[in-house]
Amino acid sequence: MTGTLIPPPAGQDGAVPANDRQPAKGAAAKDAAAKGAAAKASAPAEPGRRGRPRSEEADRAILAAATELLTEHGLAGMSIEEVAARAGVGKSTIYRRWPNRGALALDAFLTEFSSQLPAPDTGSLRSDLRAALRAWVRAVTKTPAGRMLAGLLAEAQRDPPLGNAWRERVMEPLRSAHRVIVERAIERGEIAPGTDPDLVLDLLFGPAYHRLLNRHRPLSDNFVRGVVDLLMDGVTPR
Amino acid sequence: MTGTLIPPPAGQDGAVPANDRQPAKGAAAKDAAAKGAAAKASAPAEPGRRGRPRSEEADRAILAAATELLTEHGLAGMSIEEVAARAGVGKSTIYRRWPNRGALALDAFLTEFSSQLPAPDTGSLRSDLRAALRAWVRAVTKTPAGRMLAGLLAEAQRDPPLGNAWRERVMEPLRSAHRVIVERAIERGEIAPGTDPDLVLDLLFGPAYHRLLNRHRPLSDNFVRGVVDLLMDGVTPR
Amino acid sequence: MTGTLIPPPAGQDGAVPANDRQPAKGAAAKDAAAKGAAAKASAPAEPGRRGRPRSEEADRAILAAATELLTEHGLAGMSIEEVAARAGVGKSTIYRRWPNRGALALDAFLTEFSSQLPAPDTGSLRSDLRAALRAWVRAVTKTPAGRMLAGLLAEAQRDPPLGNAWRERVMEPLRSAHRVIVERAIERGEIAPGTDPDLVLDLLFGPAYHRLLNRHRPLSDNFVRGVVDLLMDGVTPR
Amino acid sequence: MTGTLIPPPAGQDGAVPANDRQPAKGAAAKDAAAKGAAAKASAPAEPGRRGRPRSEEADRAILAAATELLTEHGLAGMSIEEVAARAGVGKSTIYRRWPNRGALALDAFLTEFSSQLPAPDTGSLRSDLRAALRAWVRAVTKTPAGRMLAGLLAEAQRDPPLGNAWRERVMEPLRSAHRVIVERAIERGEIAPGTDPDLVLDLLFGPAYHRLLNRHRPLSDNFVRGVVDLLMDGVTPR
DNA sequence: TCTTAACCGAGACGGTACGTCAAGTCTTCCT
DNA sequence: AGGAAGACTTGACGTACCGTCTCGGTTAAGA
Repeated sequence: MTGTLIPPPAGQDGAVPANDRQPAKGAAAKDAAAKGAAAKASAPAEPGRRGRPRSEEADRAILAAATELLTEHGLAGMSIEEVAARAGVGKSTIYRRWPNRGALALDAFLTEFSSQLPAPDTGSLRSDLRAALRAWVRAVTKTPAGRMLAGLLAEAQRDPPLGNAWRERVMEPLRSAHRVIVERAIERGEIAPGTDPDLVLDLLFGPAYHRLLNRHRPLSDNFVRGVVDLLMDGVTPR
Repeated sequence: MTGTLIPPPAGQDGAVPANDRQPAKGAAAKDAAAKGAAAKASAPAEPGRRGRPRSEEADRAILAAATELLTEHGLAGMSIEEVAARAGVGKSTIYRRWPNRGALALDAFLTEFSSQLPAPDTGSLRSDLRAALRAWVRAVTKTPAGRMLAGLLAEAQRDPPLGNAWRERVMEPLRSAHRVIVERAIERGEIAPGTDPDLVLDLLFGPAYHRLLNRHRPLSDNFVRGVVDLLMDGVTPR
Repeated sequence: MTGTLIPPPAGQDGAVPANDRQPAKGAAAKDAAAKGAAAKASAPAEPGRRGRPRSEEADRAILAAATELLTEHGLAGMSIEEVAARAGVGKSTIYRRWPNRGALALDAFLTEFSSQLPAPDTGSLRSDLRAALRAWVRAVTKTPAGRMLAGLLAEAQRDPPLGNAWRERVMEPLRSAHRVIVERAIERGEIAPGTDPDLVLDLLFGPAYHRLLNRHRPLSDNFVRGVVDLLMDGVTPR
Repeated sequence: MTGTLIPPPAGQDGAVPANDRQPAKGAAAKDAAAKGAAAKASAPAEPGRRGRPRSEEADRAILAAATELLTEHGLAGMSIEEVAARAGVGKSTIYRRWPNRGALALDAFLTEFSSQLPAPDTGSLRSDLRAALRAWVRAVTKTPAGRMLAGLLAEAQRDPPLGNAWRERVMEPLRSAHRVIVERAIERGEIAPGTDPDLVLDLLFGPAYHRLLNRHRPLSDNFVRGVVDLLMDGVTPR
């Protein structure tokens, strides 16, 4: 299956533009800011909305330009100024939709990354883990998502609201989807009932993030197999 | 134990100021830049050193100010301008020593982080791993090193020369020091001879970096124990 | 009389801000730079002007601050940084309007100096010359214009585009206005038809600039009379 | 004849290095500074001078480099740093001899300009004036002295001590030398006894400086003749 | 012959200002 | 009322020189 990774920010358009209809101002908005598309009118018609509707064309152009720049030069090279120029859009059109660089980058990333990550159900823990990790590795090595992820995780270190958004909109959904793999294994009696699924997931994905960010070793297929086997059996010979 | 983590950038002066004696100019220098004190006269006396010597006082003041700012506001808040002001030093005095923010931050981090990480030798793999991971967790949670590490790893994503320096001056020395733990266990026959030490280290530290950067779960003592036990025995009940 | 000394940089707005609407970039712009407001849309309405218009308030504040500093500390003391601070304006707001210090100083000078210099028409060459020189002397000794002029002429020596701008926007208009004095005298038959008006002007103003810059003697009323009489009658007794 | 224009700063070495033996310090020295070589021991042996004597080779190299740079890029481009580099000399070697850029430039100029200007004595005022002006024009148009003079006069506007030095060491000697031309003419009864020599000199050289600095017209031979004739006879036909 | 004082080159020092860039906000006219 | 444009303030960047200050090393004169 293909559980859409991210809880779509509300209604119709799959996670993407954080169309926050945000008259947010000043410092107060700052923290709520990077949250992105948390709330959105669920009604498709959106009744009492006056004035010129937002251009979906602009949405697309902005996200495309952002993804492009993010991939080419990393998040550092994705200046709002350049995004606006490439998208043929005014800067305020961007700021009307996203509160800051980070939020835009996050949405661009999600657009690319979402729904690439199945939560497989093969019947055995070992192959479920292998499939999950392999899918992640493929996504970050074969698509622009890898560079974007690294840059975004970096930015999240310095931008607390973005950090929150990252956890809520990327990490948590992703972990929830994966957690069921472990829970199913417990239900099946494959592993001990007391096993902490979070810990298992950390040992599964932690090494992968580690190699992605530090580049000390490649994210090869061998790596995937090695991690899963070690995690299943431990280093101690049995 | 106590192996100074970082190969001191040349001979005598303990890892710290990347006193590269760098008349580096132009594009060629750009990449070699963040390398830090890779090369240095091997002669211990450094005979023909002309001109006024660099002030060690300034070295200290700069690194102290950098560490302070790095801890307070993260790497983003560590502007060279502010470092200079706090250290009571001209900007050029900083740029004479380090080619850019990242390189300075890296040295400030190493000053703080070095020699905090012993490579323990208790006789058993399990307790060696536990000690190593616990030391790391302690360093990043109880000292400024944690925030510095996160910020630096972030910056390394966008600044390739800094990335190289990070790998060469932080990751590699650290991993080398830890690799011997696994190798000793193999020698002792505690674990299978074919075991890949790098993979073991990734499963040991990967989860820790993962939690440090994503903050999805705390870096508790329980975590340390859990990781090591899982790594030793695997999830599959035996 | 009263002919506004300087050809107003385009049409409506009296010589002052070199609102070059300059998206000038790169080396090519370098020379055209200090020209000031040479070209400007000739249409009075300037129909398709998009984006936020430049703040006239900022124009005024910048020129006022520049004039102030120029007068207080000479051109050397007029740093862009300080002008920006005094005018309560960002540096880029200045650089958007003027390409460099010199150009700004030139405009500040013109704002002060313009329309202070009538081209008198009294009916006799001697008294016309006397009036013209006296007006100049008064302007440079009684107003800030003197210090500004000296500093600007100095800067023009080292900054070729500024030199060009100086000639085009200050010297030529001024000389043209004064040349008619001599031409009228020729028409009246007061002096020989072959007389070179430029030479006459050089003998009239040259000594004045000389004293302004070298300060070897004062720019007194006696001086004015002396120069004019000598120029009219020569040293040889008749 | 060839009256050495400048009162040689003391003894043996023709105006050149301002060997001020200056342990000058602090603000008090500031004004006396640019004065250059005012005092110097007249005794050739200089008895009680201990320590290594100053290198005359350095003197020469510095002045040569300064002249070169002054000519090439104007005074703005003559940075002490570059002079030191070209002369193969330490910066302090320069600062030991001259208190600042201006003073060095002044000496470099004098080295070039001195003794180029005869104070002719042909027996007639008209031809004396013509010879004097022609010599000046030749010096500033055919040798580097012109660019140096302009740059120096410029710098003197912003650097008061340099301004003083300029007047004392360049203008006054030059004017004194020329004043005798006028005084001789008065003695000869060629012109009226009440004639102010300074005014005459201003009308002679003022136009020349004017054209040198403003470049509005060339400093041609015609110009020389025109100025002298106008000065002799006036504009009014007789 | 040995001090000792002043020089020498090199180059680091604390500063100031430069001109550039991008951030996020504000203001205009147009659709 | 949204959109494109382009102004605005702010703040840091990395560079270039300033004039001063050490360094280790000459180079004489005086003891």
